[in-house]
Amino acid sequence: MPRGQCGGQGWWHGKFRGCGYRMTLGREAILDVLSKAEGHLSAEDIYIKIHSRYPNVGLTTIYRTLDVLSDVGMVYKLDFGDGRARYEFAEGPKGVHHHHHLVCTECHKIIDYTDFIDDEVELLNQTEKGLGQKYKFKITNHLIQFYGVCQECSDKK
Amino acid sequence: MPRGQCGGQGWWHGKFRGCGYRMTLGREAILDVLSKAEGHLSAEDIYIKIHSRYPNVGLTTIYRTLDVLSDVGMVYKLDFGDGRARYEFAEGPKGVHHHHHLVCTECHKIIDYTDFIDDEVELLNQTEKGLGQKYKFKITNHLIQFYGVCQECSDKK
DNA sequence: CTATTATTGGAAATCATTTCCATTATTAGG
DNA sequence: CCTAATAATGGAAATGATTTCCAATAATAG
Repeated sequence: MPRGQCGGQGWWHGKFRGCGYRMTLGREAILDVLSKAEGHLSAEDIYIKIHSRYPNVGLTTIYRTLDVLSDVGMVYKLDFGDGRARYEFAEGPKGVHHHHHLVCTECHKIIDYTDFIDDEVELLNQTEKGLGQKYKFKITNHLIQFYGVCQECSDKK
Repeated sequence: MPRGQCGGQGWWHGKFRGCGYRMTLGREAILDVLSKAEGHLSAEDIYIKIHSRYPNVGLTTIYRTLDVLSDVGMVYKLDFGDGRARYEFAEGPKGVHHHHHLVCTECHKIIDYTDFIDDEVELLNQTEKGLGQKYKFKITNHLIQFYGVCQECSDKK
């Protein structure tokens, strides 16, 4: 059965299997944490959250699983500039609200915002289409982040 | 003299000094390479380019300088997902054309595009203003990247 | 139930980036 | 032009996130 690419039916367990991957306890645990977290977790964050209940899921497995999830598109891998990758659940069965990020370059606080998102997304879709055609790219994803200094960090000066 | 923040007059040498930094051979070399490169160079790329002419500029200095340049806003630090940071000259005296990036997730090829940029930038400016007010952020910068698979990588399958 | 093969965990390896620190170079001010 | 003050340097060593290795284990198809 072909792997790595995924048609995309069913959900989660099903989707996973449908992509030719096996479903294991560790993967289940990771998906569970990610889907509930609503946040931006590092591999280690996940490891810690999982470890109490699943002491025998190793960090290596977490990295591997995150890679897989990222390839399949169930998880976004993000870089906020603090030297470790963050992972965020891409979309639930009902479609999680799309959002973008506001990153404080001082304290690395992250704000998810959904304001203005509609216009942004519409423009992005157009651009995506245009770019895809012009450069013969199959565009699968986009990233928008704003950088700046949050109020607290501004005040500290 | 205060440092880290910069009023922004003069250019390059002047700007550097104006920010309270000293101008050194190494920094000059790095700026020189970056300003001419038009590309996305890693610290090591820069090291290699510089090393023949300035054999005594070390990697450490390059990292340090890039940090400074990044803080001052003369250089953008970028992450294309291949595990090393890339640096790109922010703007020349006449203002370099603004562009965004199209990243192939397979081979990590980067395409700079300027198409559609105008609409994007306009929207971004509005969003920036709105976000800045709502979240009390001093927004200094933004990042837009599209991810996908380039034609060659598509063909390989 | 069994054979096949994906997955695992843990230790060790990688590799980009930082830290340390004694040495050197730049700059302001006389 | 000199000199003191201190920013900047380079190279080695440390750091820390992520990968690689590999023998052991678990999930799946039939």
